[in-house]
Amino acid sequence: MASIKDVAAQAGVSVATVSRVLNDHPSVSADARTRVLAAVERLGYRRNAVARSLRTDQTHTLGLVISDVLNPYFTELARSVEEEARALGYSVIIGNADERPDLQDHHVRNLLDRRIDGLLVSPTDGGSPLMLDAARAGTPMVFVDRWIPGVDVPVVRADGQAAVRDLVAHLHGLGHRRLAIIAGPAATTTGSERVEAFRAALAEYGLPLPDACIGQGDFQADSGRRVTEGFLDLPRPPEVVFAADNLMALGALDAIRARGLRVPDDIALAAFDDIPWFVHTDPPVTAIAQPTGELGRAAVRALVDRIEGRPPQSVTLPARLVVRRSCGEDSPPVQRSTP
Amino acid sequence: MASIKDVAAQAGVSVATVSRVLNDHPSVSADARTRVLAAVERLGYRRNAVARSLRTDQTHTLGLVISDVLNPYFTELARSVEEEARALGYSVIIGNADERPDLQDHHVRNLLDRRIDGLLVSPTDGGSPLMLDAARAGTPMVFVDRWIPGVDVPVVRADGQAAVRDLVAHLHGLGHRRLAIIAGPAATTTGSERVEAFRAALAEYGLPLPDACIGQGDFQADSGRRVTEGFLDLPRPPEVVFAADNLMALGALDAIRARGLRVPDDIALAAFDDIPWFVHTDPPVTAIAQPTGELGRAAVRALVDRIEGRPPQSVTLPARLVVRRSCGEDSPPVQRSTP
DNA sequence: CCCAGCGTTGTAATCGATTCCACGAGGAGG
DNA sequence: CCTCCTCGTGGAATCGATTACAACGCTGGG
Repeated sequence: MASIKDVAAQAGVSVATVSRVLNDHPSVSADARTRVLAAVERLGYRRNAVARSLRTDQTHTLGLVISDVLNPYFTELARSVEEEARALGYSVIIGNADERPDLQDHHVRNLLDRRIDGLLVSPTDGGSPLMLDAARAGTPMVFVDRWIPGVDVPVVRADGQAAVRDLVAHLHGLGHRRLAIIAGPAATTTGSERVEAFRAALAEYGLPLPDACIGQGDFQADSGRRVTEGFLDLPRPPEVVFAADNLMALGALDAIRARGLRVPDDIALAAFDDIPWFVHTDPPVTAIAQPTGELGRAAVRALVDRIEGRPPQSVTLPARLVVRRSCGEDSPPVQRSTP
Repeated sequence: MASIKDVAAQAGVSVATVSRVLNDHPSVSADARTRVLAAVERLGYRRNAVARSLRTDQTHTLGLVISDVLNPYFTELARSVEEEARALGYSVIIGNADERPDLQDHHVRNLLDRRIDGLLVSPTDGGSPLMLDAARAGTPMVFVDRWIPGVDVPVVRADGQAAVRDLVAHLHGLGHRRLAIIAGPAATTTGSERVEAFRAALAEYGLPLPDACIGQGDFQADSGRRVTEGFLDLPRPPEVVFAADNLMALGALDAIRARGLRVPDDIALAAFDDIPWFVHTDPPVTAIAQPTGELGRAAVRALVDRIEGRPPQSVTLPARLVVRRSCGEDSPPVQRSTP
């Protein structure tokens, strides 16, 4: 592949001049510029980003480490991140941690070795020494969706409290009293926050959240299935299962169907994270929707601000409840006088 | 960040020796090795992949340009690609073309500039000059899922012919005679192949495929919706709609539901590409499943073979039909004597 | 005792860019 | 006409690694 030297030779100028043309530095004569451009064209020259990065110490690349690409929520996040980054002149390298701390570490290490300009992370756990060191050492970093308390890094996330309260109000209005939750890993903020928001909302209605009604999941479909089976085996199974993410809701749906039970007649279901497929499941699933695209874009903007020397800002956007049919018919409350 | 020079100074040796330790070259004394390793540890030194790539002319990175990350099929493909690549010591940079040739070109250009070792592409169109030039210039390349005829590049893909024949047999057995297809872009191989396979299978049963029953989609949900509306507006709407990918099936489902029609009673639906959600849609969708994971892994192996100087092999794996309820009840044919 | 050969090490060239510095030409001003 | 400045340009250092080559000390065989 042609290098800058070849171009210089072709154009009859020095490499310095070629470089200046390429970076449109003002002090180049029109004549030289034309000759260089012609040579570039003729040779099909393309700038070697590797060499350029070595010299300038910037890669114009962002790293994005997400917990699970197969989760449509994160896929959409990744997509919006790439879109905004591209608009700002950056590329994105995605690392999929698959909810495994060791894989997350592998990707962080790899991205750091590649000298990415900044890191966007949705941490799978409390943070490995590697990641904390990087943050402390000044690697531009922004947490998105999930974060690690006590680390001085901007956070871009959705606040689900109000939406969870709306959900509980909806469920209470439908007459449900025994509610259960499939929680995410306690090591993640989204894992614990959603349980807390749920507990708080229940308390407002004087409803308890006994330990038996808190199932420990790991944000993967299988765990949703397993936990739901546990709920159904209870002497008095809950009337509602609230899954802390969409994959666990999928697992719950599997488990419920496997028992031959029906949603919402036998048991109601709701999920955190709305996705297009929820419109077409049987029945359509009531969910809490995050402003995913806006989250991704805001995260990139914060990170790029940090990289380019502007003060980055944490952002919190509200999530909102989307009512469908999986928790009971949406008929006016008056109608359902007799349960 | 500490460089190899800092390590050399710390350890009291030359940079050459440090480099030799790092690449475990045999001729280094045990003593020197220990001192270097200690210095590496103490300084928290990490090899600069950028500098290393410049010198060695390899990045140990694969580029993957896919047509649409939001399509669960491609998400899964991307995941398996990354997994296999990691196992083989490579990282992957994903470029999402969003079914747009210009974006596809942007990513190919970007990846080439980064001097990736090889390119995995699922082309959105017939191939831009840029991509064809790269292939001709000897950039290691492998097509996955979709391919471009006439280019000398290995292809890893699924063959859906048999599965489509099985599908048509299934539909015919259920009594359906007027079948329609939502096709993908004719510029893509998967777009045209699936229509041809469908047409050929119909011919075996003496069924026609009139132009009115071929809707032109673009593999996106919206087009599925639009085309389906067109079908439903026909004087005699088809009895079955076969969507050439899962997103268009989602769109079709939307359109059907919007008309207040029911699947499969009013109209049957089938899709190419199976995804976990199809189990839980209303009704569960009959689909043709590709061995996605195996496809991704085989593609990476072929590409790495090519990169490392071994002869790469094209691979074709069979797809298979997964019958669910969206085309009609699976009851024994005898039962449905009266339509 | 000398020298060939081995193992270990350092010096320096190199990869492909960017950029500081110096230099020459040419125009403006005194 | 001389000086000073600006503009355009090239030479060369530099980024952080890898690696060819040369040199060193030591051992053992002749």
